[in-house]
Amino acid sequence: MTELPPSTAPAPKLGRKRDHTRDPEILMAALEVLAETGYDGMTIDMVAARARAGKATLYRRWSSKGEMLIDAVACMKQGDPTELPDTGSLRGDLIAMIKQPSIEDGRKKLQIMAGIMSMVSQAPELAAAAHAAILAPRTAANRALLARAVARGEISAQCDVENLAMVSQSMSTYRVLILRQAVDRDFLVSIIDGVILPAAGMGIRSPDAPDTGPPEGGTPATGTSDASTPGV
Amino acid sequence: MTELPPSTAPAPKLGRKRDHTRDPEILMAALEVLAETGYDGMTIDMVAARARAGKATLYRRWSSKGEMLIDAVACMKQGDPTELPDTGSLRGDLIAMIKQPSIEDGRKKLQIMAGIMSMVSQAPELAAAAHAAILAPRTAANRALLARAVARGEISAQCDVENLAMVSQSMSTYRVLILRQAVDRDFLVSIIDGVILPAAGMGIRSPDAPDTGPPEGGTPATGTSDASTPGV
DNA sequence: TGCATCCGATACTCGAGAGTTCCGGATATC
DNA sequence: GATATCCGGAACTCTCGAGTATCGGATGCA
Repeated sequence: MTELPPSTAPAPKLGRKRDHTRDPEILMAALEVLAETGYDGMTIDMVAARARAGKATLYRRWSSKGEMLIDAVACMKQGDPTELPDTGSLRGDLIAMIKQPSIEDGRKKLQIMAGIMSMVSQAPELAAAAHAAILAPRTAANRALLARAVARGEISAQCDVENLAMVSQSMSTYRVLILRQAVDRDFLVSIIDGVILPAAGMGIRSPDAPDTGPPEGGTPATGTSDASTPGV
Repeated sequence: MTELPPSTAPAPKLGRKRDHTRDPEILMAALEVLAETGYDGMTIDMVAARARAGKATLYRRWSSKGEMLIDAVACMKQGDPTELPDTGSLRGDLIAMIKQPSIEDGRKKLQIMAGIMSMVSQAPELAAAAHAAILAPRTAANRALLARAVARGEISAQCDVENLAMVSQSMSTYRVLILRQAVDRDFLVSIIDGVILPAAGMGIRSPDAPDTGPPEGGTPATGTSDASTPGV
């Protein structure tokens, strides 16, 4: 990282090489500790112990705790293909998005977000990196889905796409971070059917109205038939 | 410390009395420092300096930093009458709610919330107290407003009142804490007109309606609850 | 008037965590 | 095989902040 060879003496490159295959393991350990204890609660020793590495090994690769965390958050971004579903209907697309990165994974990401948010005032660039890696891709996907629905005439062009694209992320984040409640599939479906779709002008899904036909063969009422009731 | 008056001698009550009129000043200073630096960034010395008090004075009143903050957050609750507006229409009510505790005040409260959220894993009761004092009253007010609109038939009884009541809080919190953008009147109006009202089945405010047009917030008017303070 | 307590201010102790250094051992280059 | 660097591990220094103790001065109560 901080090697700046002065052009004449590039780098001796002697001795044992650094094993960069360990980097991801260390960063993953850092993310786990961050999610469990928060930024202020986590210590370098915790990360080193979790990664079964020496503290010196960590400091050979990153100059400080903050640098390491920025790398950790950034590396979380890849492995997130964010391929858009295309079921033909807006509701089908939104539902399909729910478990693309599995609920549990999303929960952990929000925990990480909570851990980072604490030091937002001390290191804004870290918060920005976290947002870009965790939340922004989902919002962008929702925006694309909504735009596609507008394009095919499923919803009105008057829709406030920009705000609607953030509804799901906002309310999930609020639920986890503030309310300390779990974000499960039922909750996400209730957001889609109770807020996003009605706000897009698709009406409220009432039990007696078959409306736009059953969305694919998924049998919407399966699983928790009780929780799917739109009732108050 | 270990004073155990043998039931016959409850409290001598000698000497100078503690000046409890200083408590609010100290707690206010604590909230300011918390909002500015976050929980981990704030120190007892900062609070004492801000309040022009000695550190010993603080420890005579609260046994620890956490105790003091719990009191500070709790004391923030009062002075918040939360009187519901009643303009006759749901939109009028929601708009009237916007500047009840002035935008600037709301921003500071969200800063405080952000500061507290960091130590949510270490002291969940503090986070709960903060939620109860800051966000819950607003959500409850929105819920009441929506229920009233349902009662008078303005919106459908099928509405997902529970989720809709949290839309504004969720998206404002997300905007401040994650997006690091200001929550101004225009944003709140766009949430009301672009998400909440359409989701309640009141339709999207289309440009042919005489009410909308330019996206500037100065338009709605309707007499009583008009913005007397254009700034902020 | 005298005492006990409060006040603000300062100096102190103590623990925790960031970052550094050293160790014995492993490994790749020369 | 010599050497320079890596590794995990542990001990170390250094800083910072929570909490305590003490001081001179102010104040209420007997």
